[in-house]
Amino acid sequence: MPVSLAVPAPHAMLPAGQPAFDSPGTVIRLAAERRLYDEGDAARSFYQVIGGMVRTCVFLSDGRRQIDAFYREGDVFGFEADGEHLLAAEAVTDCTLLAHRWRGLQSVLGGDERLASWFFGHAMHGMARTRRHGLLLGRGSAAQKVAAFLLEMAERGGSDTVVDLPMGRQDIADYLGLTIETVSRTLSQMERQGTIRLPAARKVVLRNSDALRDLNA
Amino acid sequence: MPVSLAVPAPHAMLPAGQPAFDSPGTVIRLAAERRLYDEGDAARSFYQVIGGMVRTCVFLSDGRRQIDAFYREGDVFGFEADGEHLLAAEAVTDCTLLAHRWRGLQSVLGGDERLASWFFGHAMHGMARTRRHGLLLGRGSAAQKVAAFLLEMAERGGSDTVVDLPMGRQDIADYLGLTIETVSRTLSQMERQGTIRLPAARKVVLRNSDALRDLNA
DNA sequence: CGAATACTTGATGAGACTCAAGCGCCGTGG
DNA sequence: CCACGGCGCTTGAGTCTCATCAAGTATTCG
Repeated sequence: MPVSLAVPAPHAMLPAGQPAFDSPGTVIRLAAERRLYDEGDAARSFYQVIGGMVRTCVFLSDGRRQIDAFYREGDVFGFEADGEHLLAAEAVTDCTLLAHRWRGLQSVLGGDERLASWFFGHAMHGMARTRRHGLLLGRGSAAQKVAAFLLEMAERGGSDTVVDLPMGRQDIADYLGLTIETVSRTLSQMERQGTIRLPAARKVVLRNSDALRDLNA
Repeated sequence: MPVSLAVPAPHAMLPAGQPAFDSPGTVIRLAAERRLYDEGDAARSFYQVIGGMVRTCVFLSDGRRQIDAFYREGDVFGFEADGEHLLAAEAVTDCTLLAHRWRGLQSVLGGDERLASWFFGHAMHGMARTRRHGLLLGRGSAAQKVAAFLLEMAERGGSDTVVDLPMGRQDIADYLGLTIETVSRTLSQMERQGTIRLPAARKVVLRNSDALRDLNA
């Protein structure tokens, strides 16, 4: 089953397009691997991705990292109900963001109904996405996880067959709950089986996407 | 890390108490193991648990089942943004529910602001809960999963040390992404180590809850 | 060109799943 | 009251997958 990797773009939530915020927002540039905010930080703003890729993640006591989601152009992330970010946000690549001040739930719900609907839709879809991701994490084999990941990246990318991976193997591993070695081995095995081609480490060509889909039944 | 097993009770979301719905709701009785609604059903209502326990789950193509959450007295479940239930809901035990008609997002957002806030809060907290659960599913060992499960059941139950499990081993396994054998073995091992006692299959006494907490660091 | 970084590949072992018995509790019926 | 089944739970043995440890290769960048 498909795993949605990111909250849908704003226009997916409201046919009429993105609602007008009271301010146009602040443009932020963030270099690759830099942190935008940390787990537990006050949620003063939320963000739209203009370019590049962002990941949200939690850090475990044993030093490992679990990536919750990848966000790319058009995606929105970082608004919280209770004024505190529950996940850290970091730049996967150099990226450009648009920051909007977040005044809390009350201001949104008391104001424009379309704005409220936009936020609510994001919250609900984010929940569905997180649930799918959790399901994949708990139940899938390594091959199933990698296949689902590739299909989702393909779906969100420009081409149906050529997938560009902006993130490294460690990011993929932390997203799927695997090790980099297992990710690498699984990709190599898929190439050996002719399911994919790997012209470069971060470029994948899907030769038989049905085979990938069949893995998750 | 603790795993929240259910959306908080309504009064946890709004200090002023549960908002008044336009209708008092319909009482529903459901026998153990009966299904309330299926995945994909139209989301005509949402529900409050009056007594007993409900589980929400998805069914995988290979016949396995993943339980998303257990809901008990006071919990609310079953409202969706897009008019369709994304998870099936089933009775774990005989239970009594209160059904409220769900007219979709617009009706909520256009009306009482407190009601909208109540729903939004539920959505956000549900997302946080699901995220924690997914994290546990992806990264924990069997012992970590079982320990987190027991601690959460204890926290939501009446006593700090005596935990009643309304659900069977299969339910626990499907919730934690394990097999019943592994759940059983893990519980037995914890008893051998003196961490817990098992006076009956569905009753657990926590003898050293700190040891359980330490497992998840 | 060299060094650092990222990725791949191999060997080994631990942990969980699978298959298969073996309890134990509880309700039913004799 | 006890014998009998049925069902849920536990336990055991073997297997498989993935994590770990350890090199080895490729790519990027100064």
